[in-house]
Amino acid sequence: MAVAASVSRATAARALSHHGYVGDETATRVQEAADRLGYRANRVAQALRSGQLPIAGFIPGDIQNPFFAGIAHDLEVELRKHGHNLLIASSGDNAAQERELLESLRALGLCGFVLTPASAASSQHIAKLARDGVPCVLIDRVAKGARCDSIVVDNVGGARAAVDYLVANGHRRIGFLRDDSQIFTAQERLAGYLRALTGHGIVPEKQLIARSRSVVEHAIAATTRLFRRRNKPTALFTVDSLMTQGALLGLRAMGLQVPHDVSLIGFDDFSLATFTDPQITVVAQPTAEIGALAARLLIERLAGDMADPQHIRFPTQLIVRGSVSCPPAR
Amino acid sequence: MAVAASVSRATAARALSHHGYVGDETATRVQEAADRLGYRANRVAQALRSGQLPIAGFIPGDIQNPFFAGIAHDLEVELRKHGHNLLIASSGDNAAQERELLESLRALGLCGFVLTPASAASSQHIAKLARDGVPCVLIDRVAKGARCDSIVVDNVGGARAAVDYLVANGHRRIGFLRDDSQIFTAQERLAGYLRALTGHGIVPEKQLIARSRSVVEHAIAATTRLFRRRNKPTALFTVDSLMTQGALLGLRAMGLQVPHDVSLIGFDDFSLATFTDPQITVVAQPTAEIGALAARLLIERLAGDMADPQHIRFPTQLIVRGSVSCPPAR
DNA sequence: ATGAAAGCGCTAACAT
DNA sequence: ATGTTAGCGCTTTCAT
Repeated sequence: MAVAASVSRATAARALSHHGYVGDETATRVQEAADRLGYRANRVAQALRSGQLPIAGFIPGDIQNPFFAGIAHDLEVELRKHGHNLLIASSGDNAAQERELLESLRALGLCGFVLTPASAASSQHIAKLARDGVPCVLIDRVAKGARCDSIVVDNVGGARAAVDYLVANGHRRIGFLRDDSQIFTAQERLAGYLRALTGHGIVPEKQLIARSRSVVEHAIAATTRLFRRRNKPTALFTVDSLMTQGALLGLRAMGLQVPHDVSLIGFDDFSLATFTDPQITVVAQPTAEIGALAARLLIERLAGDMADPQHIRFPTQLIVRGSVSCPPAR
Repeated sequence: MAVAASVSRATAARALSHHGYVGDETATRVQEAADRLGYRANRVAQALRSGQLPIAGFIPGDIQNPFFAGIAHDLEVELRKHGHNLLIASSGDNAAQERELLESLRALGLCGFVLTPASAASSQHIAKLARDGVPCVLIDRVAKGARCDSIVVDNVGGARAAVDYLVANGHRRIGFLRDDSQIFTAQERLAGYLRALTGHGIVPEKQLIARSRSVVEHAIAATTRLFRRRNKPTALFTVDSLMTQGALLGLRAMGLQVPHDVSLIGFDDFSLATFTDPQITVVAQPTAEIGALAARLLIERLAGDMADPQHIRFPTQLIVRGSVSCPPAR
């Protein structure tokens, strides 16, 4: 390539990267030669020199969850504008796998990460990442002790709003369907649920809280368990859209009608919610903003921004549809 | 690292990669030193030497489409077993963007690709990829002239089965909602639709075929246009799940009931289909097999398999639920 | 304004 | 069985 333009490799590199002094005429000559030959700098070689591949890593719990798929898309679009690509590796909400993934991807020289920590507690690996100066933004969940940017939503407030609304409709036995993991959001949402109940003078009951993996099939089983008991809840609050789906299916299988027999509110809006009859009342998150903002934060860090980590918390919004009514008379 | 084990860098490399002769004792010494120091080989440097990053590229139309998100997940799992990672870049079903993406990712040294060609016709870039010996498997759609493996489903047969079923239920004015692009699947599904109609002695009408981008909002508009005409169809066949969603929403907005006013069948099963009332009859694809198989084919190619390209076509299956009934009396 | 040379971290060929 | 050396393709001093 350099020889085609009859200049040294050094000059060619300067011309193409617009760095340092290059004569105008030389610059155009190099440019033309490059175009003619369809030359593209080997990014791996560049990465070896610079220590950084132009690839960011996204480590969500599960790319099949539409919430994460949407964010992945937005990240990708935004990063691409700045010449970066996106590598996606799902952790399955498993902290050990997350750590392993992170380690192997660091050896790959990725320039930064966007991740959804699988566990609020065991997050030394993330703290270390940040300590080593690898740009890293946490979304949806935070990790204790990691000095990095984070973007979350008001989980406590969202859960409270849901429970308040159920109580206002006369419910006092409100079930809570949460996922089984150490996930930060589930903990916060549980806190909001408990606080709201207490605020209304209702004593939380352990038997009304069901756990399952965040997988539709498991959520169905958990729902069934919850509603098989004699003193069943009159309403149910689910912590994410996969669990909401499971609950819907579980209730249907038991012949329980929403909202006639059971009222339902889910955390996280999802397309399915408006296709059911009745439509599902949900606590919505600003999904469209999270991915783009995360990308922007990451890009600023990549550009060398060393300011203190930013911790952003978006509000949530209760979207009232038709899945809540007054509890059935006894 | 090498010095910590007091061996040469070469020996260390041999010990860790289990290549060439290394004394047993030396091997363990190196291994220990590596563990102790938390040493991980720089994969970028390895890539520079070998010319290949251990990363495969997945270029779907849109990662937000659950069909592709599911495949992405399966690809990832399968590739990880063999030490490879997955980079995802959506083409937006735009052939130009796909070409650009492919070019920039090749410069990145990705070891292979799984892609869903945006256009059946303009696929020189894919043909070139294959010619240059880059392993590449096409899924969901094929690309003319590209010598690479492909995995598709029986689109013609699936569309026929849907139309046959509608005709068997007494429909003769059957609308077709397709996407606007050059996508191979839409063309095949259209062919199946037309052939089935002709087979039943029904003359296809151009006015019954609506086009829109494969985006819910656009599909709503297209549906509305189709059903505003005086002589509206009594049934509708949609070409993918996003269009099916759009159709559902469009019909609902017009106050048309499924299946009372309009019967509906969609291509591609999706979770929403069982949550609507009535549930939607669909042509299902073996989604769980496609990703895993694609990964396996890619891995074989990476291992040096030079055999002729394999072209695999999976059958589809009509899943009858409740969205089809006899056409309303005139 | 341009060229020469060194080196990023690794491994395969060759030498011992 | 192990060490030495060269070179993957690039960029960036440093010299001219």
